[in-house]
Amino acid sequence: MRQEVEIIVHNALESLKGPWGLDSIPGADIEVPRNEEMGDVATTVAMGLTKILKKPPRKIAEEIVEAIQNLSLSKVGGPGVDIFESIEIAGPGFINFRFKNEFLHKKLEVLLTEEHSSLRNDIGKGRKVQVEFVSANPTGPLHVGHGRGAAVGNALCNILQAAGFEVEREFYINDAGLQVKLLGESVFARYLQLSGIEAPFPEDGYKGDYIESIAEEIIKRAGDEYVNRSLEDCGEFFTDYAYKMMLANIEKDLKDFGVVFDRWQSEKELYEKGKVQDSLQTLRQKDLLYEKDGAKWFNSTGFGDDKDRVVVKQDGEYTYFASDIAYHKDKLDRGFDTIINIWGADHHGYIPRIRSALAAFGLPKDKFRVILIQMVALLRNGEPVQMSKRAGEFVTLSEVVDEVGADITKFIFLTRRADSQLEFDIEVAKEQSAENPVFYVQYAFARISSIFRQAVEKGVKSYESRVTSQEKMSYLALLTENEELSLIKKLLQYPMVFEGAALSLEPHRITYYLQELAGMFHSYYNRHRVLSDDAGLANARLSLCKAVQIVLKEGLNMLGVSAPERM
RNA sequence: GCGCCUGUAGCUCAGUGGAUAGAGCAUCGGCCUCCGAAGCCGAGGGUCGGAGGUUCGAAUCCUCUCAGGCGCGCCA
Repeated sequence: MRQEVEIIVHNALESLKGPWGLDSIPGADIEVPRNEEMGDVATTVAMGLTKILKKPPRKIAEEIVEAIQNLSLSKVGGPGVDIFESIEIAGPGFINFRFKNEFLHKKLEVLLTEEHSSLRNDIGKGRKVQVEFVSANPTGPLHVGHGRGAAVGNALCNILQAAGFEVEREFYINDAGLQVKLLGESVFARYLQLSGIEAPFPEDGYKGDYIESIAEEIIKRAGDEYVNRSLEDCGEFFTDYAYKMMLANIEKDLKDFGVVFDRWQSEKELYEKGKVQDSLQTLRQKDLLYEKDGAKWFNSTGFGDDKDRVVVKQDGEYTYFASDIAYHKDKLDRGFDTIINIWGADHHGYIPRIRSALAAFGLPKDKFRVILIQMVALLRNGEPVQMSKRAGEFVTLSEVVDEVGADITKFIFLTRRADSQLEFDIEVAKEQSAENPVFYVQYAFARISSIFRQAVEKGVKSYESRVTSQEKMSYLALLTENEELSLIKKLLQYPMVFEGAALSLEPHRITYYLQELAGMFHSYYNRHRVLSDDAGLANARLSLCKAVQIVLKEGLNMLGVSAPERM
């Protein structure tokens, strides 16, 4: 829908380039007017040209409209003005286009024939994008905050894939640092305690019940084999055993949530393969590493960071940042064109140094993008659910998924912009009512499924029967009610919404669109009978319903939410 | 002290420099002898935190300011 207008406006501007004495013409942004009465699509290009041409915007708009009309006479190819019912100039200088019904029907027919492929595009052109998300420390179960990151990352990957990118979903495992060591120590202490030995629990150790479960598991497998051993002696075993168990648990929780990763990158492996050393060596060769106060520093200020950052401490140990440099260099070495990191908002201070590292290895600035996920405030009946990580008390993702359901949880996470705080009320989410936007959308889909079941029972001639495009057009032409035309236009807007979501990395745009589309469908359904006594009309309306279903399903797929035929 | 994010209807939130700022919930009033009422129709509700500025035009961009959240380690 937009494409046709874009081409026409572009051609018109091209023809005006000479008369206007311009070397180049601006890209014409095509938007959907706020009110439907204004038109189906509009462009503000005339207003944007006022400064350059030093003419009033409405005058420029007139010239553009005139050029569009002349364009059709000269037949330059491509879509012609005959797709428009009207072209009007309005307000300060908007050019509003209104399509002929015939054009809308034709586009609907294309949607019905090509289905999902007509809704996608190829802005990615096969370029490789790497999306790293969740990357929770394997020291405990995932909590709801991780779930939000998982939902957003997953949806984003789905969208980018549909937009023609080659996407890799990766989980980075922090299995090399002090945290996993502390996890091992915590489990060791519990192991000893469960074996009847008085053992001190490490300060700041992990206190959740799951620590005990892991200890029990070890007792089950190894009995008292480690009771008389020291921490130095078997700490590594406990660390390894514990974090691998946690990792398996995390992977299962994610899978239950409907999120599957392509790759799990171990931090430890980066050290073992010498990649940390290598990456620092590369920086040294670029003269971006120096020694000061007995430590080694990376010159990140050279790339816009506030201050330089230590990569090797005085005691010779690497900092966390050192392995992160190696990790991000590895991403580049694997040939990704764009690197997307989804982080908790509390990590925002980390962005400049990673950006610096990537820039040092030659990645253009705009090829590194970070999505910050804000905290989730968990409520129950309006009351905040107290969570204390110190005491090991927090609501896990799996608990919420078990209680509320994966579809609802994901959808709610995707009804907000990633970087705005979100309230998640478990009781409200559980209610199968209008409070719950996911039902509203799914209900529209299920309702249409139900209509199709009715249609089969009543023996209405199937819309799917093999008919030529011509025949299809002849009954689609019966869709002339206002609600029907509005619905078709809304369907045709999907690709614009989708593209916006892909370019801005904002899955929530699709969530909002789906709610609007579902709303228009419900409204239509209440006003007009789909299974009309008039067979042709019934067929046309079934086709419209089918198209709504295709778009609903496409959108829900992007969000990773199911589209049930019954509910 | 410095940096980042947020501030829009009673509540939760959309809103990529454009037209009269929207949705859901909540409140009030209607709609099932007919395809799923998890639905529909209607009503009320706004100093877009505040003040300047940029321009044809600002919720959106800039500066200042107020409020809330987060981050500022040779921690991870």
